[in-house]
Amino acid sequence: MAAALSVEEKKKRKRALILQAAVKLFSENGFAETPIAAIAKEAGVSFGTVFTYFETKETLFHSAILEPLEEIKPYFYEIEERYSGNPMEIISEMIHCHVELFSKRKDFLRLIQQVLARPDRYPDLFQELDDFVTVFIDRIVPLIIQGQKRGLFYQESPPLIAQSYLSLINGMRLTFVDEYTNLFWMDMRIQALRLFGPVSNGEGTKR
Amino acid sequence: MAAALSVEEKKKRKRALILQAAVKLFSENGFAETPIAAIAKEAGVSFGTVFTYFETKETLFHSAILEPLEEIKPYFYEIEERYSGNPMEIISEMIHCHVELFSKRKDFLRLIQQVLARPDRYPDLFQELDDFVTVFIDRIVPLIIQGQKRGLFYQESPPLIAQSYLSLINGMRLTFVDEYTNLFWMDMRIQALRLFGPVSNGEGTKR
Amino acid sequence: MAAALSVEEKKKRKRALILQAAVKLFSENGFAETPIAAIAKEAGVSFGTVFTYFETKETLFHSAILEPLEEIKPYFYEIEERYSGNPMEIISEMIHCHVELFSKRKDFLRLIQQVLARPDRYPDLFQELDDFVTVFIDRIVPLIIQGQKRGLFYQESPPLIAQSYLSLINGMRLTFVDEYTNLFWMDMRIQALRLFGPVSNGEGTKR
Amino acid sequence: MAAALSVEEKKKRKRALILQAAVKLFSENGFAETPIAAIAKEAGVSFGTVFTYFETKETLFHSAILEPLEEIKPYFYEIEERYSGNPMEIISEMIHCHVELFSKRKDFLRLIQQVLARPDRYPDLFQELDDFVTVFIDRIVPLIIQGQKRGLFYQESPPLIAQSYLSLINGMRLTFVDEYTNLFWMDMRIQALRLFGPVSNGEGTKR
DNA sequence: TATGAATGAGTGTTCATTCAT
DNA sequence: GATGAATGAACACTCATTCAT
Repeated sequence: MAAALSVEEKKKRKRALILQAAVKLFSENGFAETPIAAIAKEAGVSFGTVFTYFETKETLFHSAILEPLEEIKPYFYEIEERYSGNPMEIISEMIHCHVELFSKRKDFLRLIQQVLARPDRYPDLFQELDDFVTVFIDRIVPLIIQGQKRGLFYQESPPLIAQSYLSLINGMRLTFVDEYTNLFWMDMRIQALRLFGPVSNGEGTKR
Repeated sequence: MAAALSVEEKKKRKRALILQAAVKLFSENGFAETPIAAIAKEAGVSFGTVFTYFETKETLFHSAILEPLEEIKPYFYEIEERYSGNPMEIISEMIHCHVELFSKRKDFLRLIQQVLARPDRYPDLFQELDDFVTVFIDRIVPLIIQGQKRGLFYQESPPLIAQSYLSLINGMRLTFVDEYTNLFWMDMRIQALRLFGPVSNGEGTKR
Repeated sequence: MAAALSVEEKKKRKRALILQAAVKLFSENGFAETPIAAIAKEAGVSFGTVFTYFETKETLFHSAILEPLEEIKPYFYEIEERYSGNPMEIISEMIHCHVELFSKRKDFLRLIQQVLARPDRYPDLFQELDDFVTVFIDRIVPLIIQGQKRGLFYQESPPLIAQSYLSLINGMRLTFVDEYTNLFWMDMRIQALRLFGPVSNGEGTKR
Repeated sequence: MAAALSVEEKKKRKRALILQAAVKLFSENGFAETPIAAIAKEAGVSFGTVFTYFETKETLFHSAILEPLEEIKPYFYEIEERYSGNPMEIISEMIHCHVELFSKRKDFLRLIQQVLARPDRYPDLFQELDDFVTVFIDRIVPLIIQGQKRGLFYQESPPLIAQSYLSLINGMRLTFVDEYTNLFWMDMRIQALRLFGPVSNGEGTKR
């Protein structure tokens, strides 16, 4: 009874295949060292087809960054909607979620790092990521202030706390490439939590 | 009294010029998007001369990574020799020194990140950096244990603490590209310190 | 009363639209630098439709040359049928007609020139144009001879006179691209006439 | 005793070889349909070498037009310096010289025609050619006026006469591609002369 | 018949490496 | 040792043609 895929759906699927291949290969080999031909091969489409869906290699790179970025935004933007409990618990849940996200999206993280490492090369993309950081900070600062008022968090500048957190999770993917045992990531979460406030024993791991 | 430079010294100087240009341009443009011709121009030497000093582009990249790495190794390896006080004070001084180092060697840091982001592309270099991390951890773990015994540091796995620290300083350069006011970096140091143990008010900033 | 167009007529109309677009774009951009897609767009039909009416790009180019050529043939072939008076008057009328034709069919002329400029590239089309020239000469030579007998034309080889005339009108379109005021073309006609025989004052402009 | 060619001379020679090949192939095949590889082959140099001497294909095309144009300029600009006699004789000599030039530079002429046929595609080159025409007219107009005063030339607008002449010689190369017997060109010269003024029998052929 | 997605051959350009001077 | 011309492999992008719908 499975209805035949509509033409429109087939096209979407093909586009997604190419984008997926692009994310994989760009992240592994970098923008400049990834030939379009390799992406086509990985996606199982012909060379020319890539250009049917993406005007230029640059466009494809942009899409490979921005579309997954959209997907992860909710996990950074909708903090109080998504996570529950007192501020410390909310942050703890958030970290849990982010670490899981990042441990699973190795390839996408690497793409991000390529852009961050060369702002002049990718000004538009860099701007997008910068905006992403700005919005995240805007959203999390009230929560940090709330936690500070309750004596749960350090009396540090809230944006600084937020940025140190971003630095840590960003740097994690760089430093530990393949050795992510569950245990490792779980413990890392405690360290992340410590950038916000004092952690009583075992607190970071309760979920 | 300034004697004319010996031939040997002239050669060293030329080599250094090229290497310096390579660090600058590789870090700005990446390996693949930096033509040897651009490096020659930046260094003020002729195109062919680059190949007199470095067999291939790859070799030049290796040297651009490894030679500065040697220079910064002491600041990571000779912890107890360099820094003084109780474990917390030692770590605090070390962080101070590292942050200063990293805030000054923007270009070199970016090179490192390029290698870390693509272990399969640069296996030898990645290995070197991995060894660097391993040695740093080996050197700092006893100090952390000591601090834990004295109740200054968290009872967390010492290598984990070390790695979280590395992640943070690595990620810092990625996240905040140009906005490093002194204040910012100073405050960041407190956050770094919080990965090791509880920080009494103002502790991270006393030097 | 206007009956709906028959299917047959619709097809003809579509074919004509494509051909018209082809003449325009081929003449502006040359054969090689005109994509079929551009022709489709200009004609307001879909890309694939072009291939429904013309087997290949080459075929379309042939048609874009040959079909308008058929249209102008009468003005070159049916000299004595079309124009009246003594030989000088006939030639004068003919020139008038040709110049008007050429000043209006800028695009078609350019197509012709593309073929003439590259006989080896377009052997078939070149042959057609060469035949056209041959027939024109065959048709006009008797008239020239007649004019020579009457002392109206120079005692030059009649084919040479004919060819010099063709050269002049062909070259005109090349040399003066946009500046064809009526006056200019009118005066040019006198110069054309002078290739045939002496022109009394104002003779070329009397119609 | 033939001294070895200096490096500088060798380079000039190689550049000339490439340019010559470019003129030949561009004129035969058009800009778009001439691959650089073909030019390299024709010139007997490697593919990459072409780019050592000419930055882009477009540049090479420009040079292929403009450098020969410089060579022929004197024959159009230095009219009274180069040719002697009364105005009619000067023009006659000039025509002789131009026809000879054009009959020998078939390839270059075709290049010119490519540019004239597509002013929008080659605006810079077209401008150059337009300037060339303008200067030629400026130079020849006084001579025409002089001839008119002496009753040798028609009382036609001098620039018009000049332009009709240019049209004729331009069109000649288009119309008669390969059939230039000496006789043909010689007779054509008389026809050209007739655009200026009445020609007494055999006048055009006396040199 | 009309459409436009799929294909892959073709080509301008870049650039690391070699090597003659 | 220093130079920069010569080389050709590699790659992004275009586009005529095919063909499934």
